[in-house]
Amino acid sequence: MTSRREAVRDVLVQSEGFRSAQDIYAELRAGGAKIGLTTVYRALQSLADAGQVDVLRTDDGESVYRACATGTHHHHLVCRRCGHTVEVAGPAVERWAEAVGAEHGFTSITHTVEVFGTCGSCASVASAG
Amino acid sequence: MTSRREAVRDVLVQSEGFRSAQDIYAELRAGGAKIGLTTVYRALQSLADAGQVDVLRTDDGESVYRACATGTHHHHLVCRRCGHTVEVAGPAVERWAEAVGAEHGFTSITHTVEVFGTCGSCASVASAG
DNA sequence: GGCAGAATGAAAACCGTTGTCAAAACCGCC
DNA sequence: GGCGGTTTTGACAACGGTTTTCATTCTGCC
Ligand SMILES: [Mn+2]
Ligand SMILES: [Mn+2]
Ligand SMILES: [Zn+2]
Ligand SMILES: [Zn+2]
Repeated sequence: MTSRREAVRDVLVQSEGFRSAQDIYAELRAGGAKIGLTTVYRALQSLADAGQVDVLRTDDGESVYRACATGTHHHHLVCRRCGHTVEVAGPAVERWAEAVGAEHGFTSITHTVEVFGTCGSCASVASAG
Repeated sequence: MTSRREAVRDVLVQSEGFRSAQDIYAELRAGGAKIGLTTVYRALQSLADAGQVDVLRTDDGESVYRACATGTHHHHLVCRRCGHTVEVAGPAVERWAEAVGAEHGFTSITHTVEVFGTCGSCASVASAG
């Protein structure tokens, strides 16, 4: 684990939600770190390969990364306003995916599941404003 | 509905699975149609806006489109080998998404769910070969 | 035919990401 | 401390899917 890689991971660990490579790069540079964008991308890739961060793609095609607390299979509930993210487990949805695949003769089933919404604090800010 | 837009939609209607813009463009050109890539993109965008086609993003960042039979909310079971796609409804997963959101104080819940696997015919081809 | 507005498409711009490659940092060894 | 080698780094260029631009063509209407 090199120092740059560690710096990238630290940003993610201290982040509440998903962050983009460019976002992380900007934060590191703003904090005085000497690091290149290419290195941020490489660090994220190796962290993702090692299973230490989760990746997902936003609607506009940007990859975003998060250091999740759980190493086990889980999904995300993401506030579409502030990005606040909670990790959720879902035995029900796991079973459903397997069942629906089997029902149509599919094997080696995998799935992607993400849930979006407005979190409690964003909702109260909106109603107060 | 202009003739180009109709041509684009026709390709999708006769397709089994999701297709990319460039893919559709290539097929139309191969069939002798006089159409530009820009127009294919525009047609797909307006069809998507009108809710006549579903869009999803592949892992490598390409947008792919499909003219689904159902106008109502559904998800997809996609063969990762041949692209064969079946539309699946899932009351269980709908309820789960709502519940998990509410449980954490989130409102205006939406979700994305896609299931991938190897379809029956691809599995038999693989085992025969 | 003549006209206004919409549609079209070739080419350029855009943007996140990846490849290139020379310089810098690191490491074990003497 | 000095020396070879390996690895890491980052400025820059290239890539690929998508969008924007803008001049031309088509369309419906009189
Ligand atoms: Mn799951
Ligand atoms: Mn659903
Ligand atoms: Zn929020
Ligand atoms: Zn298949």
